[in-house]
Amino acid sequence: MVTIEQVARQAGVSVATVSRTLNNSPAVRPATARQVRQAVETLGYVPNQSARNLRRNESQVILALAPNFSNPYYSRILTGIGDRAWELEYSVLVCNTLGHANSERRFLKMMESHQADGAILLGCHWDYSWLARFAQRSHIVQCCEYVPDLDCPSVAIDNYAATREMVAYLRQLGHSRIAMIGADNQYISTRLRRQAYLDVMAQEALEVPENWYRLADADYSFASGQEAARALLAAVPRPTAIFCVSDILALSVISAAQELGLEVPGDLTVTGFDDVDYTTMVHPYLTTVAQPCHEMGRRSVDLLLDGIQNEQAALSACAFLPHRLMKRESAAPPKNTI
Amino acid sequence: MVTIEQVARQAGVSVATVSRTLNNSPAVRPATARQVRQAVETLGYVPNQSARNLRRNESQVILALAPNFSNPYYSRILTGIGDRAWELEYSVLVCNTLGHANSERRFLKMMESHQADGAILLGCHWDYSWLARFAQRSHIVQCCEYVPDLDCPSVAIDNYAATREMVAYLRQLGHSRIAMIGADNQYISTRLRRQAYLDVMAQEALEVPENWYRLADADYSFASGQEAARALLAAVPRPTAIFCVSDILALSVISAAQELGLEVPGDLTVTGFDDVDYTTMVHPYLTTVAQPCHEMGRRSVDLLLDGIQNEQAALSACAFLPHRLMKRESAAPPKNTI
DNA sequence: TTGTATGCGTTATCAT
DNA sequence: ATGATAACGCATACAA
Repeated sequence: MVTIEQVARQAGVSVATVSRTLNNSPAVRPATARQVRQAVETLGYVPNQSARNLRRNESQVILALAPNFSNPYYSRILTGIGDRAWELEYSVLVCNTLGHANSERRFLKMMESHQADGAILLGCHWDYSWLARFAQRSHIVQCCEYVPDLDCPSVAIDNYAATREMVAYLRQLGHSRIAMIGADNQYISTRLRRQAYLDVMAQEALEVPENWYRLADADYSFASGQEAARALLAAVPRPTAIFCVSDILALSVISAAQELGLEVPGDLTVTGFDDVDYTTMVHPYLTTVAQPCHEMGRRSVDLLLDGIQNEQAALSACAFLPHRLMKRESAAPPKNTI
Repeated sequence: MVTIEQVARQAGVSVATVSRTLNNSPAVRPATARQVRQAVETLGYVPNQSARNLRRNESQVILALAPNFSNPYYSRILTGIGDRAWELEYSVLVCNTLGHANSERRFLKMMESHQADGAILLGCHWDYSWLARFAQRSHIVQCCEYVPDLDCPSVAIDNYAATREMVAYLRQLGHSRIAMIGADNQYISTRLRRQAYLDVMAQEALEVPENWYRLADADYSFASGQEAARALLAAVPRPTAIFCVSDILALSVISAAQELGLEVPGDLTVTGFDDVDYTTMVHPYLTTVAQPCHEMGRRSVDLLLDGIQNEQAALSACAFLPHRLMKRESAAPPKNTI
């Protein structure tokens, strides 16, 4: 292994000068710098990051905690995070938390051992009060989901507004029997979407029978969505539209409906959320809400590094990014507006 | 920040004893160890990994380079890598290479700067001769894809055998007009599948018209698959079965077929590769080859750490993991066996 | 079994 | 503009 000392000897200067050159200090004569770079080149010197990290007390690494890698929604955000980090010369430690809080805590502790300078959390449950402890001494940014009233920046779309738009759109198509499939998790997004749905229904004076709200499991799995859908489609009277909190769930509803001989959107309107790739792979193409995933990832990195680099950065800058209602094939006016 | 020295003072011992205790040295009296742990507890001491890494000349980090995060196939392997690394107390730096060799090289250089102890490469092109240079001085394991004749362990299924099985199965169903959709990339898997297909066709003395081989783009994108499928379905005579090198491509073929009013598998048999989640989300469920992705990820980690920890570990242990032919709905006997 | 002391490769302070 | 040198926090060789 070649060290800074050998480079110094080769270039005929001191280690200090080599260090300064490598860190682009303006206080080094161009001619000297050239000699140093020459020596670096010939020796094939690569600075030891561990040593630099120890000395500078930083790691140039950020954590990205995701509940899983299988949901393309997270994949796209992680891609955005990676892209931006690459540009800013940071490395991203992508961690799979499986949605377990203790797993998240173990990863977050990497900041205390100086293995990471900050963290982006993708799947915070809204009741993670323990997060406050970490947020106080470590640099954290919440993405997609967040804990309300926490002194910690966050990036997300306005889930409440987006859902209102979607339900209003269904209403506008002529639907009055609108059901909903949520998920059995503690995400703030799930809560906000549920509330927005209820508010529009109340405002429109539409009935919301108890059994028109079904829960898929925490990860929005296809199988759990099918189950929820079957229960929903057995209800009397049957809803004419089903608002789902995820695209996978919407696909599972369509699948369940087809098994019952129902056509989408002819007999049933179905809508999703997120606009992942496969919303346009199979007909009917899915009507859904598009989230700027890639941009959300990038923005999270910016917010995080702002906090790391600026002493007095905003403690809790909440960035709401714009969503988009994607009107496609799976939503249409109901056949019989009884 | 609390250091090992403060812990030593608090426990009334030397830093050496604290260090030994923390590293579970048997040479420390249990009673002393208890005192030390007590001090660690009360002070809330967390070892500084940067310092430890510098001293031990390691990082406890491994790289995982993937061409993208959006393909669920890679996601599952990455999950396996993360799981196994977690068990062995290593951190995984997941890197998105976008399939660019220079991006891969930049990430691999992190090993030279001691930011990582080894790397798992998921998307090596078979002509990456430059990889030999890295493989010589760094610890590398190739997963899924690999460069032939490279002194570097690899983990994969037997793509040649798996493809032979699939094509033989189609033959057995009664198909003789079997076409193929490959991909415009330099993966060894793509080559092996192509060769296996050709070998079976030759062996069965079946005709293989030039225009029965179409290429999707490097990432197996849905749109490129549709395009390839449309071209293929316009051929005269039309194939009765299409073997695709990826599940997404198979879905795109089904979509293109349906647009032409063709039913799958009634009018056309379609098969995929990988067995990702959505092969059973929409009917017809896909006949495909299942790969043990999760296990492949885990195995890669084991192989890598073996190389890192054992001086004389096998230089090029090639592990072939078992695949499985998943017979489902998208393949059936041809209607008219002309 | 425990303590002392040295060095890992850098960066940064203080001289010059 | 450059050099000598002291940290950074930890692990370990050697001494006791």
